[in-house]
Amino acid sequence: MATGRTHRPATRSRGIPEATVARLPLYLRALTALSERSVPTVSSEELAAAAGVNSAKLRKDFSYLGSYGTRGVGYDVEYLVYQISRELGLTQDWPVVIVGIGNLGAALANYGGFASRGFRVAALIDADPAMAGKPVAGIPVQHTDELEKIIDDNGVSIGVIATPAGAAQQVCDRLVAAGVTSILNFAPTVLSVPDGVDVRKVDLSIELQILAFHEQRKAGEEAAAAADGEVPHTAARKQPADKGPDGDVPAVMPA
Amino acid sequence: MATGRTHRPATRSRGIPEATVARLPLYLRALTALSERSVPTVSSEELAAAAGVNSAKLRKDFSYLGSYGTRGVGYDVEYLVYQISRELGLTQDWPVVIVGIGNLGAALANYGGFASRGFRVAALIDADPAMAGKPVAGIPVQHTDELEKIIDDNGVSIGVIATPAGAAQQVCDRLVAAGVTSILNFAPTVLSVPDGVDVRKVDLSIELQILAFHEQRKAGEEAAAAADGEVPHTAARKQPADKGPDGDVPAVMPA
DNA sequence: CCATCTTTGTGCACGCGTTCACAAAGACAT
DNA sequence: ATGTCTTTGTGAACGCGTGCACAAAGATGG
Repeated sequence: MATGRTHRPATRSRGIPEATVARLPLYLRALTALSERSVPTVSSEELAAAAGVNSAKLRKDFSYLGSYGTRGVGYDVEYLVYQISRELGLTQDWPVVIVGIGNLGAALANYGGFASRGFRVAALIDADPAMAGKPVAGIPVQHTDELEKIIDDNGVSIGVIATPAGAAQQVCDRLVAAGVTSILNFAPTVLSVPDGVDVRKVDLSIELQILAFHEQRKAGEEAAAAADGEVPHTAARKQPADKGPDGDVPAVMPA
Repeated sequence: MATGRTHRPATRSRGIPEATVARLPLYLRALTALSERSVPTVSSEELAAAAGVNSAKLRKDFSYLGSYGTRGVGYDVEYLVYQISRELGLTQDWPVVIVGIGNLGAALANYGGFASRGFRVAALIDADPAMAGKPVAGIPVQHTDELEKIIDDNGVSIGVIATPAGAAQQVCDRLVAAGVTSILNFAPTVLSVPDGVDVRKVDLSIELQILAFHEQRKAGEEAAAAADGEVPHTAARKQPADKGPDGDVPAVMPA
């Protein structure tokens, strides 16, 4: 529909780099903690440590927002909290719907991190008629039939999908058709959406698999180090169900 | 103490680029779906579409694993499933502990995506004595006191933290001390871990904030497009004190 | 066996993100 | 006012990831 501006041409000339945007919430969290402790100012070094990033990176990130620091002193905590909040759009109210109230959906509904920022759970939606009316996190669950009406009545533009994988695309299509333009997807599926709609994906299984890869690599290096004339460390656990990376399990060879 | 920078020495050795590793689970999922439909071979174009990536990127990713394709034909689905599984370390058994059995922890325990890959929930751990013994997802919850023993008895090297933010670092320290070397963190905190320990973070609030940023940007452009016949060059930047999306508290100016 | 057609594997160029290193800018003491 | 000291803001270099475009490789048909 709209001109191509999904994620490809992200860094527009006056735009903030995508990588920086992804870190702003991190800084905001660290700053909020400082604010609650009534710390008036903070240096890039201190704040970077609190946010778990490099100080040079932090300064460059902030430089995209403007010159909000004072040389020789640092950054005014309250002022920076406000500037980042505004930049992220958190000074306004964002009604959000959560679709799929299973274990995960319920956890999301109960998650306090939403309300503390500008997000407000406008409605919980589930396809199971037995769930309808049942309160979760103090909000009554509504049936999927009401989806379009809910989106429209509340002016919802952000939707969270926590349904099984099989239902995700269909739910996504309905959300988009009803006017939602940003989707946070927890279902393990690739969603296809029209241009102009943003999708972010959170996949628990994928994260674990990435960890497993590194874990295996660590075990391999450890084994290599041990074979290098070194006594196996006591903590060297790991069921050696198969060999190293060159495991000889044949599996199915292609013809 | 290495804060978040646990990935620096990665991609060395015979390394697969980190970006590629992050996509392998995606390919694996698409391939598994094809396998269940008994599709024998698949081209890079088809598979890329199913995984939601560019076909050139997919081919380059696979080239790091080896030459597993057949020119003019494509890739053997079963063979590729095995190769990627092996590369990710999913051919072995990964016992996992989940610490913090609140809403989210319970959702994770019930999540089927774990068991389907090589992951096995070895134990659920919670600090609340009232939870002890209570079964969640068919697994009895154990008290935090047992943490070290559980890790050791089961040879656990991957831990999932789903506790409140305040308890996360302490739990993390105990996990690491007990021998865990990979951590998936759902608590909204920056964990500091020693070198050699991998941490991946999943933060629901941050994802929403990133969406909000783009949503605000879209709204701004939309407004600018609507007022296309007016002031030429004012809409490019954020409206600082005008009728912008916020237009509220001016906040404190730094001295 | 040769010609043609399909699809892989990759060399290359480009752009984004990260990091270094330092000049500019302001605070503060004298 | 002036010098010193601290910390920001940024120019520049570098490395990684991405996408293009094409040659190499194998299948397939005559």
